[in-house]
Amino acid sequence: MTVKAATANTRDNILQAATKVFARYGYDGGSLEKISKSAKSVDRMIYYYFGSKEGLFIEVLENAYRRMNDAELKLKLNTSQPVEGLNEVIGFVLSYYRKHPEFITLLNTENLQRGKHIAKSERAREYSSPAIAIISELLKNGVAQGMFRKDVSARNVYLLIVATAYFYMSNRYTLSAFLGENLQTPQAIEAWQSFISSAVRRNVLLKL
Amino acid sequence: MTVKAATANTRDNILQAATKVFARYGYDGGSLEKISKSAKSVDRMIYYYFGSKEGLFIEVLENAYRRMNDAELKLKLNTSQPVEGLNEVIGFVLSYYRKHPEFITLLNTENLQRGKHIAKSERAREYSSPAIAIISELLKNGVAQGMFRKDVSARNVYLLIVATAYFYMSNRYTLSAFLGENLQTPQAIEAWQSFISSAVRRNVLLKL
Amino acid sequence: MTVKAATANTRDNILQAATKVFARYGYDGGSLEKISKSAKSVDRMIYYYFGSKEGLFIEVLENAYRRMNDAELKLKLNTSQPVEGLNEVIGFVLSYYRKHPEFITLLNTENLQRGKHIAKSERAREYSSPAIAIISELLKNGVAQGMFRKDVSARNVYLLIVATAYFYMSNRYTLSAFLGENLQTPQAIEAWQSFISSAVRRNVLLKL
Amino acid sequence: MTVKAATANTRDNILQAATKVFARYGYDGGSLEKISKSAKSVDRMIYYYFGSKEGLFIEVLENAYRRMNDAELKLKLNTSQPVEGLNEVIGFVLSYYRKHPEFITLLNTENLQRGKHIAKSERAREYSSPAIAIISELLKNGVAQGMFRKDVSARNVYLLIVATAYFYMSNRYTLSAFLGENLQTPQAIEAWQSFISSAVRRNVLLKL
DNA sequence: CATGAATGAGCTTTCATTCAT
DNA sequence: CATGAATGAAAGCTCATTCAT
Repeated sequence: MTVKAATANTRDNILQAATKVFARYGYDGGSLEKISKSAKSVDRMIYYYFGSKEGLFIEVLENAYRRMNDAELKLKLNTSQPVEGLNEVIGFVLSYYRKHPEFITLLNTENLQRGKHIAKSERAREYSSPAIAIISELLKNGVAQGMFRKDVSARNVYLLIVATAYFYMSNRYTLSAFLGENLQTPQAIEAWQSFISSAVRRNVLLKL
Repeated sequence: MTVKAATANTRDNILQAATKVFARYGYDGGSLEKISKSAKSVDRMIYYYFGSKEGLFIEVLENAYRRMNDAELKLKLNTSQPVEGLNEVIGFVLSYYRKHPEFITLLNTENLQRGKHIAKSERAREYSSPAIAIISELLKNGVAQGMFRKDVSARNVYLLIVATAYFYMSNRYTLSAFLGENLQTPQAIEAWQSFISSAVRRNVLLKL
Repeated sequence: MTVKAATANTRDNILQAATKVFARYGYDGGSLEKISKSAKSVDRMIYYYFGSKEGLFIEVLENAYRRMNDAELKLKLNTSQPVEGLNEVIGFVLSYYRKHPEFITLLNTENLQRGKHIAKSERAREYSSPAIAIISELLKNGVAQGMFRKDVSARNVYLLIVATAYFYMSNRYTLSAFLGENLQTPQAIEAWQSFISSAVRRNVLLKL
Repeated sequence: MTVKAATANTRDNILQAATKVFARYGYDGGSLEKISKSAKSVDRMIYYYFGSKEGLFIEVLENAYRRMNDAELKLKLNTSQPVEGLNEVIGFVLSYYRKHPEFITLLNTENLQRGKHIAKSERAREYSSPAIAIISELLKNGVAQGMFRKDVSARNVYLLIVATAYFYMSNRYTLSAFLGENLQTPQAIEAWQSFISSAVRRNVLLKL
């Protein structure tokens, strides 16, 4: 029992450390040494539990997706109020990205790798987005209430929200340099959220 | 003369090769050997011309920004037709990202490095975006023509366009896996462009 | 068991080779390749066992100090005959430097580095010199026998012996060129030892 | 004229910079880049003026010897007072080493190279030590005044002085660590000088 | 008289991984 | 079930030097 607990700990420690290190340094920049040191273990244990650097990264990715999925699943909202509902979804996404910056950088490095690891993961592809379903429901109700346009795709609205939220967080370093502004102040983020809300709402409303 | 030409060639070859390699493999994954081989030169020359891997990367970044800037400068459009103008800007951005995928991956790896290289570049921060000025002009004319809302920020419209275009290209690998669709078909891209156009237009119009 | 023996061997081989190479070429001139080749191993093993070139050098230094210390500890002499005792100490020091020229060159290169490595070694600073204690005993007895002056410092006598012996060996190349003599012949060395003996004896004697 | 002055400047700048760099980092540790940067010139100029790194180092060494020689030549003292004269010589040597630490470290690195460079210099070997001649005169007068022993070698007295002074300065870093004292305080240096004086005087006096 | 351009060889160090029990 | 020992290959970088005008 104690042994098993210890085992689980080492494995979990490595997984957590790897998430941090890969999120901070990317796949190539995240060396096994950085990970094992951060996990207070040794390189060898990574091979013992995960087989390879790639295996470890895949599990890190899967976990990140799973946590995002779980968070979306917990998102309970009153779908009878479509406009407010959309705002809540937007708030949720932006908030999630702020609280889980590792999700963004992990996806960044994975896209830099051309999705090579996620292609090897069966689990990661199983996560259907609960958020799209929620948006779908909101759009349906909005249409029923005569507020929303009929021909709006939930998938597109979802992508619009995610794109604007993700881009803002993901590219904050180059954007800050480019725009000469600090995008990370609470006010700046709030202003961006307000703008997204407006854009999304105007995109779905039948009449302004 | 011949020597100088040869010199310029070696330097340029390295710069071009580095752009490709860094865009393909990221900063950490882009080894000097890959670059020098691709440039048909040797590692040593990188240090001769650029001082360090970092120095080379900074110049690669600066070039990418400069080319984007130059392309925006060449964007001449009739600002008296605001709606069409916005569509042209959207088309330009999406098209530029499609034709210059290296721009996206370079920014991706730089954001993974937390903007540490661009912070060292004086030149890169000098590029003010001509596109924002163009959008500003379009919005002004749209307001004058009684078509657009008054309180719309050109910077936000620019970010909305860039975010949706960038995200779609940047995250196409993980998105494809996640959505179970191929986002790279001409039809898919065209559909996305059409959606962005609609979203942007609806965001600025006074009445739908 | 065999493995552990082999392990110890590789480590020891590197340590011995490093001692020779650093003593011969100094810290900067002593490349890891020279060391690993001499140890019939590879560069990588130096990092495995010693972490860095610096770590290896520190251990080489510590060993040199330890061996000197051990040799002094084995120096058993009849302290009831102070004059003869001092001569024996002088003979020991000169003889040790002749038999262990690496000790001198290692200290030379370390002083060239401004003692930066020894400053990082806790062990090296722990060696108190047994020779000073011996000289102290000899001086005490000499005073008791009415032969030596009272106010002579053992530390100074030790430094006088070490300085003259060390300098003669350490600077023999430039001195030979400068004086136009060969200082390394047995006769020359014996003459120098005889001179040191006289100088030390006259320094401590109450009356000549 | 201006060109020639500029030329002389570059050469001199390199020579001065090289003296500092070689004295600080030794022959192997003193890279041409460090030297040329310190001289605000470029590596190529070293080859232009000195032919090679070795040629530069030889000239640095020769200069160091020449300056020491010149300083000794300027040492004018009243040889009719032998004891005071010896003290002045001791004071001069210690003081010179304190003011010209580069002389010590240059000799250190050259001895580490086994005198390989000085062997190639014809000039360096031409410097006969004026100090030995002075000591010889002092000893002669001391004998004539019935104060000094007859059979004392000026060369040995010179070496005794130089050895104790040189060793103290040269090995101050390792000695400080070993003895657990700071040897570089003015008081410590003065105490050592006083000890050397006593040792030298007692070595030459007929009766104490 | 002076120098910009170029370079081959070597440097220390880090990489992900396998061996062996 | 877990781990200490060992490693080949490659990384980024610096070295003293020569080419060419």
